[in-house]
Amino acid sequence: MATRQKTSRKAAAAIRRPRARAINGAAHAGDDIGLDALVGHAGYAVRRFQLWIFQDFIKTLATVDIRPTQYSVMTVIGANPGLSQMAVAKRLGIERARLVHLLDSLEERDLVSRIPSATDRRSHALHLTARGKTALAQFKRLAAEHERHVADKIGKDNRERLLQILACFT
Amino acid sequence: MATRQKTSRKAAAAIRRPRARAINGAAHAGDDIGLDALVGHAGYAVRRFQLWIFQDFIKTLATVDIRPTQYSVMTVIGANPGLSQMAVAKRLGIERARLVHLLDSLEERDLVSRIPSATDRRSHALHLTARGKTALAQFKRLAAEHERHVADKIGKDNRERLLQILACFT
DNA sequence: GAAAGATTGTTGTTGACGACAACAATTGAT
DNA sequence: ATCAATTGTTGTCGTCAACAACAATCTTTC
Repeated sequence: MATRQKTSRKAAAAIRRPRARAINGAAHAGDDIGLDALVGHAGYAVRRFQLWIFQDFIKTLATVDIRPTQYSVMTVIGANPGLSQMAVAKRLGIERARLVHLLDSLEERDLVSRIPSATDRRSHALHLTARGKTALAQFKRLAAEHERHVADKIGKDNRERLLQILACFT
Repeated sequence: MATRQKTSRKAAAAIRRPRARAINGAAHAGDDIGLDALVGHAGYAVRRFQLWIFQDFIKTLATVDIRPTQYSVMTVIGANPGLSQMAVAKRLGIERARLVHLLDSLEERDLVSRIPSATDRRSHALHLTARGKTALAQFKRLAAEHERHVADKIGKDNRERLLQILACFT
């Protein structure tokens, strides 16, 4: 049953129907579906949580069209002007190849500028533009609003605890 | 500075070099790069953590070639035989379109089988094969080993707290 | 019981993202 | 002067989420 064409479902149904009832288990009508070992796995919970948190971030900052990764890049550059692309990539744990496209889009929107380094002609010194600085201030306000959504979802003190537990990854 | 060709870096360096020194900030030699507002964002910490945890899961289960999503699908099917693809997708929060390819690969490996539903000829009743059941038992042992890695990384009680905080997402 | 609307599995596309490999330009070490 | 390492860039590959369309089928409604 590797590949299935347009007519495969009908054919399979006709062939295997007689056996189906004996094999099928309970109907599982509603939401009584157990997760078994999955509930004890941190990775599963974290995946679901990250999905929720990123969607809320994107929605909350939809008016300014900024995604989480773009926000992290601008924040780090704003706090450390003159960083090289390599330094930003290493600090944020993203590939330097990926940062190229991120900076391309941010530079097109006049939020970030690549300035040739004075000491190393291979590297670029990254800076926020004037427009980027005022924009980042607004992004931070919206991001703070998103963070309040997180606190509303999991509880204010739970959020604090979470940040403390995961501090070793930042 | 939207597009850059092969020669753009050299040209830009030559043109802008005189201004560079005055504009560049401190050199940021080592690892004293601040994250500014990023440290207060749960999403950033969660993203870094999920990256780490998924990589460890993949590495720990590399010998059996099972990824986190595949493991979650097999676990849910194993605990609830006869589920439809729609039910599995909804329970795990993945798109039913995505589940198609996931099940295709698992079916090719003879771990899962799609059996035509007796009551609804549109849907498939999902079951583990005999081979899939014994394989899942081994996957669970390896996943438990991965979970111990998590506990080693963030602490045993911190892991418990994390699972408790994020329980509302599972 | 026939028409209309909803559901299920499937296919396809799009875009963000991580990983990897190659390359030119440049730097630093020998 | 030469050789290895670094930096930015380009490209490809595979995973993943989101969305749209479609045929087959079920359910509702008249």
